[in-house]
Amino acid sequence: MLTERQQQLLEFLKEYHSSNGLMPSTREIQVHFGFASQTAAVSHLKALEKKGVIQKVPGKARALVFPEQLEREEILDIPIYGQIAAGMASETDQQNDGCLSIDVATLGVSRSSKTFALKVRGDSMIDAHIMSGDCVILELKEPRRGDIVAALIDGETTLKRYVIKDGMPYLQAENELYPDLVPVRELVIQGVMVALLRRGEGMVA
Amino acid sequence: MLTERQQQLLEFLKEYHSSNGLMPSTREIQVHFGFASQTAAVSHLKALEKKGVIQKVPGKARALVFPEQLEREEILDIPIYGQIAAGMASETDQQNDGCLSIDVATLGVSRSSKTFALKVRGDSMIDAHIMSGDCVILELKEPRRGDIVAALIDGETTLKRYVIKDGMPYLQAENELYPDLVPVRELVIQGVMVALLRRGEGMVA
DNA sequence: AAAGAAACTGTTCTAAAGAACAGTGTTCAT
DNA sequence: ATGAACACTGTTCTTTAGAACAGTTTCTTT
Repeated sequence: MLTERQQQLLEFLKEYHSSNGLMPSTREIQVHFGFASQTAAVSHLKALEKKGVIQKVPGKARALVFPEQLEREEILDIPIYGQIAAGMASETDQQNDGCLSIDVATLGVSRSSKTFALKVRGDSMIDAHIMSGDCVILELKEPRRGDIVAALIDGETTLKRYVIKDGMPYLQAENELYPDLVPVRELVIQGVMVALLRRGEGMVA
Repeated sequence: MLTERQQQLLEFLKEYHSSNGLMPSTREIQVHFGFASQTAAVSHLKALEKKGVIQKVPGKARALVFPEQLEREEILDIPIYGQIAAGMASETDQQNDGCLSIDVATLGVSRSSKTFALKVRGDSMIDAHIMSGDCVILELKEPRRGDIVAALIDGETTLKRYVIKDGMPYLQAENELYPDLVPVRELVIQGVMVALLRRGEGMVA
């Protein structure tokens, strides 16, 4: 659909945009390709617009947009706060272990809410189909019964199911081999699971 | 950290950017807030830059960037091609059922590769911890043994594990209740699973 | 053979947009 | 009480950057 030259132009636009966060001016395009005239850049942009791969806003400076960018929902950057045990209770490092970016519509979380992710270690939630290595995405909100939560129970953080029995909340592992955790002193819910992401080569048996 | 007015300004920048795909000029900010002077907008932007929530590129038009946008990996838009059976074999609609946007680093897929998603229906992959309602993300590539694949087997598409036994490839369900599928005529691999996304209220028991 | 698209050169004009400077009044912490 | 940050007005200057117009050349397609 695009000619080779047009492909090169588009490539440059994407590259420039992702490294600078804004679009190049026609003169910058001119310089990059070594055109003797600015008009060359202009006519290429016109061609790209005609083919629908970019959109121009007339009169405004650097006003080129990729259509897919406009349709896209807002992107959320979710920090990964290290690992969480889903087996034995253990400490959660509050360190930032990278980031994952997903659009809000996919996750179904509100933009304003505090969302974070934790990498699961252990297999105590295996019957809820949460594997070791999975990334769970949690939101800071009130848990309802049956929610899977990251909880600080007696000084340690774990991923468990939040259950209320006889008005008493406790944490339940989703693996018969693990015992229920009844809080001795404190039960602080750090986050409620809203999504799960499994990635990469963990797919292989 | 930010004053109320600065918060309002930032809000406007985000709103303008997400609906137009580019940043407003200082004069547009001026008009929006009803400032009598363009300088008011300029000084607010300076304050925002000092506090690190935006970055300016001097001399360039509309050259404001959100720092998190620069650090972000490239975002991939993955089309959802309807549902796929992970139980009985059934047809895959080639229709587009929305889209999900994730950064390439999180998924670990290359930008050039053709990636798509399918919503899982059925529980034949339950022992691989893939639930009904999960969204599997697939890449178009050669399957290796043990990969989970979406395959067109004898005219129907299913999600199964790709196994080779005695040089003969066949598809295996991850649920004892389901039989293996040995291709009678054709076995076309439509995609290899690279990630899985579980979202929303599916977390509740 | 003609028509069009593609890929440019060269020039000119004007609007868009950043930048700089000199102020004013308010609040808030030291 | 004094300086600093905040939230502006008003004016001017200059660069940046889009837009328009008239060409040239080389392909491909009808």
